[in-house]
Amino acid sequence: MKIQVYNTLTQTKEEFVPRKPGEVSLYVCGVTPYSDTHLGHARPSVIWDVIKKFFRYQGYKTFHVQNFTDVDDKIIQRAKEQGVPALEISQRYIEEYLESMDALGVERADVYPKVSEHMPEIVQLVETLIEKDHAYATQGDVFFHVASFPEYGKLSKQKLDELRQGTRFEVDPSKRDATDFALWKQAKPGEPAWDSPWGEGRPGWHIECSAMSYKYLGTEFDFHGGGNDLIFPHHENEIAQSEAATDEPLARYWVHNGMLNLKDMKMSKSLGNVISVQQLTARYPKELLRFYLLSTHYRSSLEYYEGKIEEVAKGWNRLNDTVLKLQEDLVRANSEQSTDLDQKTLERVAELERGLLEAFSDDFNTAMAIGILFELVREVNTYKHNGGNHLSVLQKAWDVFALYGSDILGVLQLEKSEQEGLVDSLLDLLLELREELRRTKNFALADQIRNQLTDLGITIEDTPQGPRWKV
RNA sequence: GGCGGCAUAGCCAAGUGGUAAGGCAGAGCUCUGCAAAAGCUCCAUUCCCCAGUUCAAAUCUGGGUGCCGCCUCCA
Repeated sequence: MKIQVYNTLTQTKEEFVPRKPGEVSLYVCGVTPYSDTHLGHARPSVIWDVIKKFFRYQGYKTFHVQNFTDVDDKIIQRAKEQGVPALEISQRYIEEYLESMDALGVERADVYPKVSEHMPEIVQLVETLIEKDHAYATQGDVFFHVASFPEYGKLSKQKLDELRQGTRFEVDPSKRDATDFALWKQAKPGEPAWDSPWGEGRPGWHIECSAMSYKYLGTEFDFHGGGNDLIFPHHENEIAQSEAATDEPLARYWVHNGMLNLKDMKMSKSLGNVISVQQLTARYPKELLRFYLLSTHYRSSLEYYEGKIEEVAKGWNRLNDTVLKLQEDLVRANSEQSTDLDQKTLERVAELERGLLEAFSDDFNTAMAIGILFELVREVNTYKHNGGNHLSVLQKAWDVFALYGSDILGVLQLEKSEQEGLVDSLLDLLLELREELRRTKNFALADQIRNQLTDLGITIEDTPQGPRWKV
């Protein structure tokens, strides 16, 4: 199956052709670790987690690099406020970020390069750019000369003249051109600094991604990803630096996710309207959070507001419930001669499976995939409602849910924790007693038990196969 | 001002030339000791507005209107 990808560079969907057959290389812009990881960071992480897993399922090997920009003004600022070393701040939030991602079931990247550990590579790249006349040093600073790279603006579709006019802040007088940007910044007293041919200083924003992606992935790697707020200037500048230095394309496909909005406003650290991932993972199962994040196509913007997760949870519960019941049904399925109903359902399930593959192959359309998962829910429930119980059908449906719903999307909660295991046993005991009451028609007491459990947040369902419960 | 994007039912949300997926909410029914769950049926002659292209448009073109993002740190 051919995979179509929307490329920001060409503004069209293109067929994905990897640099090396059977391998997918990707560089996703990570975070500047100076505060708690918020839901806006979770979106690209979860999206790329799904994309990676899908490619893996398609038989590709993946190599994923994600940077931490751990040398940065805001980190330094925070370090000053708290009176601790800047790298201590960044380390703390790197750990917080990784824990948050673990809590969301996001598989880790293969490499997490940090700016602070790649100074030689960065200095080397800046030197190359100076040698090739794409950059110039002033007193202690080094700037990239944008006009030396004729293709500047090709990603963000900006014109140099417009950018010059659009400059709204004071221009550093030592720059040749208002649009030139810093590759290396001279150290100010008391700030973290590294040695360089231009004196003590630190890298400008952008250059680290060029240096580190080159080190780990070389030129023209497959995917470069991040939020669409990074298109300009960050990714535009990365392209300029990298391509000016290597004369090779930086990346083949530029994939940008939409923003997560809060009350029609972008969720952003600087706006102070953030919802931290840890707050959410403490309240909701990771599968539900992923379901919420993946229910909208990755390029669209996504709204968050108080109560949103609860709204989404209703549908998610039905999906999850069906699959959980299916798990139980497999045990007592029959494997005798299959009937017309079995055959028809099996065909329909296979059809939905193809739909899922198509959805993922069409620019990673997780929203459509989730829609198809719900169609499968109805298909399975109707089949069972009509007396279907054949192993081949139930197994097939289970396999499709397990692969797409669980392995790739990670939206199904199929296993219970240890603590839930204990609750499990206790409830089974209680429900067994209640069944005895029901058999002896002591409905008053049976109802009382059920009502009191309901008050505790546990729902009881009396089914022909015996009672079921859920939280 | 420049650039990019979006506008689909009460809400959320797919669909980019062939006659509107899916979820939530709502109505009715079936099943059930009662509930719950599940199933069935119904719920947009219509896709922000106006023109145009076409046998055919939510989908393409032009023009409006509204909203969002970027142009300054941001996923």
